[in-house]
Amino acid sequence: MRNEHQSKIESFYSANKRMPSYSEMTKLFGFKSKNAVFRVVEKLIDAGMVAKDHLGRLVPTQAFGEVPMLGFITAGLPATVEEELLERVNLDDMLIQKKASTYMLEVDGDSMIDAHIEKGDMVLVERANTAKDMQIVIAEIDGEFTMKYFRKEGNKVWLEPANKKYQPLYPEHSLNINAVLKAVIRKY
Amino acid sequence: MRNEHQSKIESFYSANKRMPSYSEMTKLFGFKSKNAVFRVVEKLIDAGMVAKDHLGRLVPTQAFGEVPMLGFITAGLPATVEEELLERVNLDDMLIQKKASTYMLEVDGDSMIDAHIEKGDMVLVERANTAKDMQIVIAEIDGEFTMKYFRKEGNKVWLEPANKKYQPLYPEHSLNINAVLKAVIRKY
DNA sequence: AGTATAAGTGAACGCTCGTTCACTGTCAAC
DNA sequence: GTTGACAGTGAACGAGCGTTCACTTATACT
Repeated sequence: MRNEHQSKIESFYSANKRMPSYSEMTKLFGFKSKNAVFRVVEKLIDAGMVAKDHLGRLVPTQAFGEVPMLGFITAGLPATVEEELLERVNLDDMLIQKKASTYMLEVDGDSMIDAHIEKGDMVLVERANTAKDMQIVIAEIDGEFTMKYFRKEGNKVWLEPANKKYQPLYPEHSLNINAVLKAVIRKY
Repeated sequence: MRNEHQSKIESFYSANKRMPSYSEMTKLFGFKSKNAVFRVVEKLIDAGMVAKDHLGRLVPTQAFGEVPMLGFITAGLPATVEEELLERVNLDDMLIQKKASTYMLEVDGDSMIDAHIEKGDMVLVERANTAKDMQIVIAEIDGEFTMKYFRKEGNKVWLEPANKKYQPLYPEHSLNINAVLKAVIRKY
């Protein structure tokens, strides 16, 4: 098998969050000698499936945390999809820029439904105390927290839902931005 | 500083996808002796910010690939959010079960808009050749690819959009499932 | 049968790892 | 001023690392 070894390393990596040593790989692959592993790894390196850093240690490359990005799918009328590998993306790197100030919340309620954010969705937000007009924010208005469009015209600020059922919220005392929306994640 | 060291290790980790060795940390922290690092790491371990595996090597723990999950945000009427740390989630582990058969596509078109999937969204799908009624799938119908609800009643199968503008698609010759939808990701 | 190629074993190498120890400097408490 | 805790230095250790070498076994080609 070509990448049977590769996938064993991958599962070790996602279980242990680090690469296995050569002696660990002897057990992984069922070899009795580190040299056998050494030769296997050499081929994996040639195939670009794994890499080594400046001093001998294995480091994960493409296809470890990364997922292939195959192009576009037309959700309208059917069309031939270009199913060729465009690139690979790491979900973490793609979604998280400032790790220290990023957190997640689960959405309850339906006031952002016209922005296609529904109950049960997970939102990835980044702490901030300012936002631009029309950004979606987590904000504290008169002491209570909510997720809405942030609106700003001149020196007037208010919050606006994405649902005609609800009214815009004008702060009586305070409107403090807590975080701005960076991504929405919905699991099926 | 309490976790100035911690965050230096974190940035090393996200840049190199592995933990630094003690000698690398001397450079990272500006020490001249490995022993100084050793003592710092000891404290980080006590604080639960980092861990060691069965034989001395550092392994990433909480707060490396993980993002804090702070609870619910009400998108309807404002409410006090419980801003306490409920748990930490790793995006990769949360979204990807079978890594080898998972890939991503960018959505074009608006036929799934009533399922709150819009143009520009990224969909994470898992290769499969069967699906249950009402699952969202990537399918090939009469030679062309599209994303729709998969419908099955008795031995009749067809595809259904989530947009009243479009009609259900009944296969003339073939309907092959390519993948089933696992997650939707929208970046802002 | 004979030989070349590939794949695995087992022992050895030097090097870096994590850890330990004895020592030096700094600051605060008494 | 002495003492004690704390933080950093520098040298040393045994262990495990990645790598190399010589040897064996199996498969395939003449």
